[in-house]
This record gives sequence, structure tokens and C-alpha cells, in this order.
Amino acid sequence: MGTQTSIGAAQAAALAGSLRPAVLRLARRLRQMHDESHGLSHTQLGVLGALFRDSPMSIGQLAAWERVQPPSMTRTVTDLANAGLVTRTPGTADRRQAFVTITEAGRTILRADRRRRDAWLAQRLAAINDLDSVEVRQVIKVLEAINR
Amino acid sequence: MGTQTSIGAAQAAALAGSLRPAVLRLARRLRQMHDESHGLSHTQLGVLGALFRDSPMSIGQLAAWERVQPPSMTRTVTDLANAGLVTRTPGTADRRQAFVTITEAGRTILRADRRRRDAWLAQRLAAINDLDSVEVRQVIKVLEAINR
DNA sequence: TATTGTTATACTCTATAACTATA
DNA sequence: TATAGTTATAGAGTATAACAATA
Repeated sequence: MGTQTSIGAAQAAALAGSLRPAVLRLARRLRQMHDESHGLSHTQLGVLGALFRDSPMSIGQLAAWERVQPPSMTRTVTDLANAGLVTRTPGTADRRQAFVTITEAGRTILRADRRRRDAWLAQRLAAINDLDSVEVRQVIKVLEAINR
Repeated sequence: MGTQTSIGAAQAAALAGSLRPAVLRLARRLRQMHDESHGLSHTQLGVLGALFRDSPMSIGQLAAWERVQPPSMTRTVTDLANAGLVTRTPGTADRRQAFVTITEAGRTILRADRRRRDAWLAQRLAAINDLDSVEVRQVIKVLEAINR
């Protein structure tokens, strides 16, 4: 698997033109699969996801991660806190900072939402003929390499 | 390339859990690469892209493609028309319909935006060691199969 | 003074409801 | 009556500007 050289610049440009719309379209579908029942926006889910991986995080860290401005993150976190999905605690060393931690209720909701989106994608994967798991792993490997 | 059977449900579920975040993260990066200078929103670019592939399209067709409601598409098209990037012409057979066509100015702007985003992705692709073009084509093939 | 976060306010994008004009 | 699109209006979500608390 790919023991040769890297691909050339011209080839890369041509392939990018095909890869980009395929990724964007699939992402749009995945976004739309998000569970309406819990009433969480995409950004709120993104923040929960970040906190699931790494809690606590400050408002500023979360804003940088989601690429929104601090006032927007203040509001997002306030909404999540009102819903009981995160808690806000002032920093000890630097008391200007506000650290946000995901609650068990937040973890539960996030897991459910992920399960739902995974189910849709899994059903798609299983429905494709002439596709083996080695190929899918290959796809994941390439996408993760691009993301780095 | 995938001459065996389809993958099983359990395998598909496990793979989906890895594939989903990889796709969403890459899509976020690609979205943020969009050129701010022309002042077009993501939906406006999506409409231009659809019309680039297939002009003319009716308001209803465009709304279904972008998965927004017709009133939203009316406004998006109005903005694009005011910017001179599309033209709106009434249908001949059914005069209720409004058909939208991309202009040459629209094509020019879209090409520039795509070039910019492709350049970023192409640079990423070219930078990955031990990756050949066959593998990237494989990735595109799988993503397009999922999208269908 | 600089930084972290918040409050106040406005703008963009999208949605629903009601309407116009065709069919 | 039904359909394609529009207009009117409201609701998210985000941004900038000004401010408070802390460093």
C-alpha cells in the first residue's frame, strides 16, 4: 500500500478537484443526520465533542478550537450549562479564566448523537457492493493524513 | 480492488466511527479556506457550483439540492443576481417557474474559489509520503459511493 | 497596560406563514 | 384546487464594540 513515491503536484491538483466536493457533500449529509430531539446546534455538539476528548477547557481554548469569537463561545457555553451538559468553574491560578467541563449528562447525549450518525454512515458503507474493510481503512488512513 | 463481498454490519459500524470525524474535520478545514474577498457565503458558492455543473436550474431544484427551503433560495438567488453572477428567466412551458443560469462572471469567481481550495488540498496530498495516486482515486471512489 | 471573559447590540442566514400568479 | 415562487416576519447563530475583573 503506497510503497512508491509521493504523488506529483500536477496529479495532486487534479485529484484535489475531485476529492474536495466528495468530502464536502458527505460532510453535509452527516451534519444533517444530527439528532433534532435534544435541540443542540452543530456548534454546541462540537463543543461537547471537544470537551469529551479533553476536559476541562477554557472559553478561549474552546473559541479557538471551534473557530468562533469569544463572545459567541460565552453564549454557547451558557446555553450548554443551562441545559446541564457542562459546568463552568473559575480558574484557580488565573481567576479571569473560566474552565468548562462536560457533565455525565453531556457525555450521554453526545454518545447517543454519535451513535445515530454512525448508524447512517455504517448502513451506507454496508450497502456498497464490492467494498471490503481494507479499502475503508485505507480511506480513513488517507483522510487522517490530510488532516494532520 | 474490492472484488470480495460487501463488509459486514459490525465492521461497518466500527469503521463509521473512525470515518465520520475524519470527514467532518477535513470538511471544516476546506470550508474555512473559502475566499473571503468576493464576499460570497457558503450557500451562495454551493448554488454557483450547482449551476456551473448544470444550468439552468429552477429555484425549487436549487432549494432541494442545497437542502434549504424555497424562500431562502429566492433570497440567495436574488443576491447572486444583484451581484451579476446569475440571471433569472421565467420558464416558457410553465411560467410559474424561475430558471437560474450562471453568468461568465459567476464562472470566473467560482473557478478562482475552487483553485484556492484545491491548492490547499493538493498541497496536503502532495505532502503525504508513501501515497500514490491510485490510493487517492480509491478514496474518491469510496466517498462517491457513500454519497449516492 | 494587557488579557480573559462578559454584556450590549447588530447583522446574516434560514425558517414558517401568508400571498400572488400560474396551472 | 394544487403548485412555483415571492414577500413579510421571526428566530438562530455569529460578529464587533464597549466594559469588568484580574494579571
